[in-house]
Amino acid sequence: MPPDAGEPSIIEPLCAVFRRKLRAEGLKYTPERAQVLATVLEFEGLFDAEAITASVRTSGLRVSKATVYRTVRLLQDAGVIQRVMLDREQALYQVVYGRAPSDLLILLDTGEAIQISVPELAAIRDAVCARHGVLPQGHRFQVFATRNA
Amino acid sequence: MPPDAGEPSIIEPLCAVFRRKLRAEGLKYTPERAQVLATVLEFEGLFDAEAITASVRTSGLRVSKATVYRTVRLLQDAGVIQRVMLDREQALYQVVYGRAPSDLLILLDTGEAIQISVPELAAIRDAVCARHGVLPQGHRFQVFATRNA
DNA sequence: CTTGGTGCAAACATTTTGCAGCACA
DNA sequence: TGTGCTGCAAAATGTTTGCACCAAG
Repeated sequence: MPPDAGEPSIIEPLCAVFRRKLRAEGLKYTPERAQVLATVLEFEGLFDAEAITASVRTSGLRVSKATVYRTVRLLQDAGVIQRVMLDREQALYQVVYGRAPSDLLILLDTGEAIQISVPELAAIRDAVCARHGVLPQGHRFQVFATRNA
Repeated sequence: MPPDAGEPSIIEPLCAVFRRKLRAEGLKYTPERAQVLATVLEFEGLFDAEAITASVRTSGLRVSKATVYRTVRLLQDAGVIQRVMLDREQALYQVVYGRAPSDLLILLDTGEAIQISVPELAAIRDAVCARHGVLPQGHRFQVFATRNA
């Protein structure tokens, strides 16, 4: 979650990150890609490809789903968003700006997914890797719960 | 594959669990279902629908993938196996007999997934749920790592 | 015997890819 | 001005479903 109430300003640094990545790969920064990035940054939690497409189109620009999927992959490569597979077979994504915790509390009755922060997990993850002699690259923690029973 | 030190006997209690579940729902215990169950119990880690189909067919019985998918759903409902979505879009499953820890160490370079046990997570999960006023139903912890860099 | 089960193939949903023209660097 | 980008539609996956026949209870 970005700090201040001036939400639009998150866009700038990430835009820079994305453009740098594109340039490094000899790729282009097109209006479609810019709009997908801007759109994606407005989502609070998890979102899927269709949500991106719909939201981008709301802003006047017409993008094809092909372009959305292609851009989503670029955004993943650039480290801007992360893919999260829940139990549906549809891919969901979340922005991983800065060092956002990718831990989730998933409410089984509503399907709602709340982003949570569990700092201890980093240490646990590192300990697990040390024990197995491998290098930690990341982790994912999902808690499943219900409101009622 | 089960070590011969008495492992094959896991089948019996689980078979009982499954049959009970089926009977409770007015469903039938067919050879196909029995063989899918038996096959699934021989996998050590994660497996997908295709692996089940192939393995069942090796044992002489010819099952369609439709039946495999239908049985897999039943096994999930019965609490015998659990679906695990990793980053591929194919569903993977694992047996959750007894109280197997569903925590995983995933090696990014090989794609290998090692089952690990992190007992502290249960407490962390419960604390998270308590803080959000919801009832814990389960959790999932995935550590991503590499062997090299 | 009755009800549910099976295989097959077609249907589905999501994501990927080939192609012809368009636009950014 | 050239390479990469776009939209479209077709292909590729992985999973589900409709149907006619078969078998468990």
